[in-house]
Amino acid sequence: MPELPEVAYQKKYADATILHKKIVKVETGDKKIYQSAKKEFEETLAKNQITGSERLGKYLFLNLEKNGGLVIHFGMTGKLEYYQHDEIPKYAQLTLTFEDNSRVSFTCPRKFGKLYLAESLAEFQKDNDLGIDALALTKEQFLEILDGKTGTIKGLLMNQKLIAGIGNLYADEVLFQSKVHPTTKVNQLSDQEKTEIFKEIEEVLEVVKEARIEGDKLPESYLTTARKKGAACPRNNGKIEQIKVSGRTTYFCPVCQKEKS
DNA sequence: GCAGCTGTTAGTGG
DNA sequence: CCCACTAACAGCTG
Repeated sequence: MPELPEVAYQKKYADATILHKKIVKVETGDKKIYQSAKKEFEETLAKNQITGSERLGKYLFLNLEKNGGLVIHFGMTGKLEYYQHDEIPKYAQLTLTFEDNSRVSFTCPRKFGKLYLAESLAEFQKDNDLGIDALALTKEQFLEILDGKTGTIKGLLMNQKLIAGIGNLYADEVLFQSKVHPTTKVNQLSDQEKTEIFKEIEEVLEVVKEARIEGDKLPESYLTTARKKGAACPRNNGKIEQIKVSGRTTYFCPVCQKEKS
């Protein structure tokens, strides 16, 4: 469930299901998910209630009536499941039972997710050295982040300490839409390319976020729909190639996204 | 059976 | 310090 658009969907799901309900029971799972003692989570959550939510990058902050909030990172496979029955879902790592007998579970099969307690999202951001949310980023901030960097543009886009919210899939999408090759060094980008990438960060994330929330498919002009080696480029220009960049499998169209010499 | 995967982190090395 | 790469985590899918 992981990049910004999917977390935005989880936020909407949480807002629609679990706000303003008194927590009467807390059940915790594997210790490795919990970034402080499970006992602290139990004590903080019991008899408390979630009063609102905020998102930063790939993190969801559930604001509690008392004692700060619960922060969720979804890893690769985490999600929230709200239900009215007694059967706790497989892979539940945290289950809250509310006064009306409904429940929410944070499920996470691969256990790459993480749960934290924090005073506020701003404090969490600071403590964890997280960058600016990709959808809150201004062009000035973006240009400042690019300034002086020597690595690949794809590596930069995925660096959560610089910009929070973009992962492997949508980094590729932003670069495909911007017609920039993923291994292009940041200091080789023209001003025009920088402007284009900035615009596409917002465009791609908004489009995908809306699609996720509405349950719609992504536009056919998106690389994400053709993310496979040898697939036809969505602009019909070439065949999609697969390489490794910053340690991650990367798809791009060699015709649309020319490598700089 | 095996590789690969929307994420992060520790370790290595340039 | 910056950056790239690898392995590891754990379960499912093709």
